[in-house]
Amino acid sequence: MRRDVFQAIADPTRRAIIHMLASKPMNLNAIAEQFSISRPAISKHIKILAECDILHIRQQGRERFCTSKLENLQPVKDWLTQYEIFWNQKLDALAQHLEAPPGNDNKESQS
Amino acid sequence: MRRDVFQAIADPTRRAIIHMLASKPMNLNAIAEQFSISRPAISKHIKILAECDILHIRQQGRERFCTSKLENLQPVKDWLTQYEIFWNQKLDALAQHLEAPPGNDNKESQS
DNA sequence: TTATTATGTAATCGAATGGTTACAAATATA
DNA sequence: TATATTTGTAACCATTCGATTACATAATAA
Repeated sequence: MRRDVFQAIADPTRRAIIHMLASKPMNLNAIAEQFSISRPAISKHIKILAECDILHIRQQGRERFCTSKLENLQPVKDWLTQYEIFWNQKLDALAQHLEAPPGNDNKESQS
Repeated sequence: MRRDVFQAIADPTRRAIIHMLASKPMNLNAIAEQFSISRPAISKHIKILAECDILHIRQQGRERFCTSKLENLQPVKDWLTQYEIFWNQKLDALAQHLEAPPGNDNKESQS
């Protein structure tokens, strides 16, 4: 099962969860209340985000407080940054930097 | 069918295609040759990227030349930017900016 | 005209995704 | 202790995803 930050943020519900946790930690039920889908569904999304280390879970009694670790969105930022210069029209300067063998922009396989 | 930039870049093959096209336009067969998967599979990926306007297809005779439109990765950059301040430790200044109703960080529905 | 080339698309398939309900377990409260 | 609360997880389901093979079509080349 592929599990990476790009896949994690692909789902709009997960992005909404990230958004909620950006400002304050919340426990799972508090998060789930904000959505129309079921608590187990939210639980799964939380699990995926935790596996990608985008959020941290602190167990406190029977509650689990989720805190976002937004700095782990860095791979996405890095990925974008390498192309940013292109959409700023400065095409030629970095062209040879991207002449590297294709498919090497990440560590995953191609299929 | 959900079709947005976040979903488009979630697939590693599509990211590799984006990478290849960043430096130079290529036609579909030339792209497909760089991968071990079949041409129709690449064709579908290209279609998805085109639907998200991440690449532009120029028909020239029987060939279709693909050019990346990296500037349309902007929604991802924007999404990241709103959180960037958080992973730079400046948490409180922007906290109230994110007190907006959750799930409003994008135009998609939550399920 | 007859290949050959470049590409799209339909049909199909297995696996992954995103959701559900039902239940179990651990902690807190009455 | 009995009950309520918070959560995880198993079983299941429909849909989507990413891939395949087979075929069709349009443009170029021989």
